Amino acid sequence: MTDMTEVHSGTEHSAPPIRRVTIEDVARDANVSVSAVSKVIRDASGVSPQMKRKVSTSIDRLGYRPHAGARGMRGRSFTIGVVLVQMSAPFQVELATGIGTELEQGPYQDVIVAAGLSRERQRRSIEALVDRQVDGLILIGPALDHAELESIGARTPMVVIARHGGADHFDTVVDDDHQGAGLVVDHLVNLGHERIMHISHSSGGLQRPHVPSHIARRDGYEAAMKRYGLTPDVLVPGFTEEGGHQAALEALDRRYAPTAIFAGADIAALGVLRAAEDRGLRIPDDLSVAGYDNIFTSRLQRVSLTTVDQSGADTGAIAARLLLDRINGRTEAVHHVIVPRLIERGTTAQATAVRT
Amino acid sequence: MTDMTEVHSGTEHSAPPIRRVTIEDVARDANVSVSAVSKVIRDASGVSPQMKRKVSTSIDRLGYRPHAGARGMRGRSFTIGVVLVQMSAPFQVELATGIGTELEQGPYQDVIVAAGLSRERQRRSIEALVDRQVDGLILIGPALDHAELESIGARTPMVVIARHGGADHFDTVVDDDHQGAGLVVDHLVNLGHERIMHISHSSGGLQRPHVPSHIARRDGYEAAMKRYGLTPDVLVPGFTEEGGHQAALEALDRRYAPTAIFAGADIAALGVLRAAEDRGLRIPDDLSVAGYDNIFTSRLQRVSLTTVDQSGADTGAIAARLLLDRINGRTEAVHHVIVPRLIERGTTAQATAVRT
DNA sequence: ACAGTTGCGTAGAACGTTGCACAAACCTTT
DNA sequence: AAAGGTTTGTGCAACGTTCTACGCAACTGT
Repeated sequence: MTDMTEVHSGTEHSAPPIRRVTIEDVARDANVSVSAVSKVIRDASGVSPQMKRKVSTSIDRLGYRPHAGARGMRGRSFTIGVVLVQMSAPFQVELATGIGTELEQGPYQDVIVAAGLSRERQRRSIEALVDRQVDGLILIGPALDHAELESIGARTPMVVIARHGGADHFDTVVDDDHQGAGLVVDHLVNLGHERIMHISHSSGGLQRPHVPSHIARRDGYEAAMKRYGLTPDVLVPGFTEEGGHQAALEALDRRYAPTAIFAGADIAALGVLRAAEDRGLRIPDDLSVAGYDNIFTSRLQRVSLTTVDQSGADTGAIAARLLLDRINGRTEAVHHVIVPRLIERGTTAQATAVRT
Repeated sequence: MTDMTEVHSGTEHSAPPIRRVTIEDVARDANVSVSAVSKVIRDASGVSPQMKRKVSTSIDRLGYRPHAGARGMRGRSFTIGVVLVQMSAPFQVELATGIGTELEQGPYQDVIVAAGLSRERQRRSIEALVDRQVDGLILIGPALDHAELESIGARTPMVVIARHGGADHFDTVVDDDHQGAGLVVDHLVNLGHERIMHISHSSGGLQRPHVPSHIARRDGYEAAMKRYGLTPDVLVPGFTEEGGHQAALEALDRRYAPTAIFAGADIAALGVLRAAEDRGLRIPDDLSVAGYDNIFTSRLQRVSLTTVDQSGADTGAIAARLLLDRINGRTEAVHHVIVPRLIERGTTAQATAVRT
């Protein structure tokens, strides 16, 4: 009843084989050659104004749209692939939005794929995009190692967001996470805190200097602590609400609990806040909490999380511009650094009596 | 130094013309015809096991990957396009994640484009995807009118999420928003509330029954209010945090302010909470607040918003499955309805003294 | 009036696949 | 052993573009 090699022709609704309007249709309609139409579309040189007019009219009348797949076989596909790790990570979404807004003006269209945390899936997602013949790639916080990234960058124009250590074959846009973490520690120390815990995320075996943001944040935290003669104290449950929650519970139940917790990402800081409530601690009186990223939720008055801003939308826009440059021929690598900014809100305050 | 048709060979960094491995390379390597390789790839019938083995070996050795653009010209591109309106809308992201998870198992790859609220940009995004020869389309809460959607669905397999009223040429997956809104009103009335305000979003001129979720929610709210003999009271600032904030301030400053506010989306409810704080009202004692969508933020203990859940991930998965069916030949439209569930949390409580 | 230049338009060969139509080889049956 | 059937493998024409190479016409300046 289903395929039957068709013999008894279809189920009477005969899928109308609506042919797409092709460049040839336009050429016929305008009474010119296919090449001429192609020229007009790409607005290449050597086209008279009247030719341009004639062809444009036909294009409009017929509602012609160039077929990206066919295009990609010889020229450009005008598609930019954006790979993000987690769509649920608000900061990554801000970046992607920034990219889209910047690209919107030109002829390029960005498509996003959510790769997930596993290295294997990230690899697959990138390949999927390359198979689809994207003209360029923007990776947000990939977990792949440096050599692998260089090798991809060597064959496709690429910019990577949130990876430190520079690169030869691709551009990077990265927040100065080391400094940003320092800002938070400075802030907390100025408020009189000494037992400041940091919540981080597994390094995934990546080696310095080619590390992702969170490792740089951790390094920055440790450097700052040492600068003040304080002992670093790091837990690595990962950047999720639940991770932050678990880590905070564990720390708060210690004999000498921290008086301040600096989570390497806002999302984890939210879990810390929940843990504090679980333990009946008042924020910020009994415990100071800070995050990193300045995501939307942190700005809500109900949350009001002290954090570090790295202007996601701008970062995305810069990445997009760099990629376009690269597609248009630049080959020297450019590495852009974003300066972080501390946002003091309601979850941090003067350290009071030391609890025991 | 590279290709030499360039006369004065390139700028010394000689873009390495790394040719992609093609099906022809595989054929040569395996000593068989191109068609044979193609058969193996698509695993069409009429291939001996040894042929299969031979070709697979070559594919692996050479690291061959089929070129999606070229594929798209004759067969399928194995790409599903997902159009969402706002990446910053958490519920839409949940849906997209659900779609991705479902598709991951098969050969299809989903690509996402964020279209924005304007009808024009949504149209452009859809076109961009169709140009890129996607095999199917999933639209999340599009603002386009019914006729336009039918026309797109008639030429590309498509499923639309969050649109009521059914359709002929595409499938839909939609929450029973009418009922969901009723659940909220029931809940608030049971708590003794009578002045219950609803925050909605502009209809964009769409006509019943082909309306987006928020209109169905409003209808459901009004129907429920009338059922209880209460007067509906709707403000339409749009579904943003700031929209909810503005509307709530306006309502709370009235002579007879509402004792409960039901926002048509959690994101707007968050704004209502802020407005309540601005006016020094305690939640839920002085004002009850409810939302719709059960987004991540609402679940945070700090927020703890009473809301309606419609299981985004499942919805997305269902949509993906329907689309695959459709791509594989089904033509009768299927319309799936999700049953909503009230989630009672900390922002709603018994109505107390009537403020004036 | 002439060769030289410039500018506009076109033919046609790619690009990497798919899948139809067919040939070749191998089984069955009788 | 012949006829027929069934597999299995191949050649080749699409598919919708781009872009190089080239022809032609209309200008230049002498």
